[in-house]
Amino acid sequence: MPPKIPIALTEPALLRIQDVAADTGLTTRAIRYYEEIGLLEPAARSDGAYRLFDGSDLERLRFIRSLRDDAGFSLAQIGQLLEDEAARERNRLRFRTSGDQAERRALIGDASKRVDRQIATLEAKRARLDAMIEDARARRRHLDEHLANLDGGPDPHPGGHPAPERGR
Amino acid sequence: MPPKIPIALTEPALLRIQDVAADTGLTTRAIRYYEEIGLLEPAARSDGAYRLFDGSDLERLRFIRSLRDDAGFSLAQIGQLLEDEAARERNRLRFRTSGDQAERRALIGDASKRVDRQIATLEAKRARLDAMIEDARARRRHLDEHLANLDGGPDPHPGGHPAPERGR
DNA sequence: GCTGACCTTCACGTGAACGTCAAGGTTGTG
DNA sequence: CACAACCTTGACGTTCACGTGAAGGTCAGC
Repeated sequence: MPPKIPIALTEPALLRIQDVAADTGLTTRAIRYYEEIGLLEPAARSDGAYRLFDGSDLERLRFIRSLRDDAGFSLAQIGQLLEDEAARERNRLRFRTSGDQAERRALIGDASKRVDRQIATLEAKRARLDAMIEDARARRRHLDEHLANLDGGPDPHPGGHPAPERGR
Repeated sequence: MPPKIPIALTEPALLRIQDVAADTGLTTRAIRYYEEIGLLEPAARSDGAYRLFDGSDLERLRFIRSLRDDAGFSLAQIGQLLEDEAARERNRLRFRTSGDQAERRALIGDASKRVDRQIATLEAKRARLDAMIEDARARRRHLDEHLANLDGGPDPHPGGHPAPERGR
């Protein structure tokens, strides 16, 4: 293998808003709106004030979309989950410029805590979903019991609930 | 045990909208709105046109609230999930009046299919949520690796999170 | 340096999901 | 039957999450 060019020199390949929209499945308007309400800050602006997005912006936008579409969070809730845009940005900067190992560890620890909170939030939602699924399964079992009842006892008296319903 | 009064004679105890609101955690306005957009039909009306709700209405409203708050569905999606209010009502009626076992079985079968579809929808959402959780866990692992890297390197300076935390 | 495709910032419009009066009818209790 | 507390149907207001122009600046290719 020939020696790689140092990472610091590979241009980050910044994207303009339309490409980002295509990549993330969001509309340009939505992306601008998310910036408006503080969900993200584009990595840079061109001389002509064009928004320029980098890889981490794409990640973040995809995450936002997931939270919105898959998890069904409101943008306000998503804002809570990502809450710390400013702090994150500050930290990334400090991380890059800091040679202090302890500080680097602390910054990563902060990031970990944020991710842990996100995981906890997501798992709470999953738990509620699971409870709903269990409820639905219970309804399903109830219907099956009714069916079994029909098959089992020929009830000459059709009125309301024919099932005595023993605890299984 | 003294013989119970037949269930058919126990008055269903219909509730007015405010009590329903208190019981379900919804507002009266929301409940009326749900009726407006066809998510439910109150069991009855009083002589003076007061809405009167029975137990199954409560169940349904609680289910709607769960779908909205816990699962994060839009009312339109919820409408799809419950879609068949009219059919359901028709079926319940036919069920009560039908002595035909085969027909009763068919009606219950329909209900089962609906519940199965609900379960499938919920599980799909759960799967997407799980994927997101896994993503978050991956991010978390990534951060831990960074930490481990720092620890591995020459570092006489403890700080932040000292625990590598093996998966238990 | 011109053109067309892309971008910018306002700014108003829209559908969903209700909130909030207003004007009047209903119900239960004294 | 009087009266407060509840209910009804409009109908307009509000917040969220964008959509949709309008008016103008920017960028890449010729």
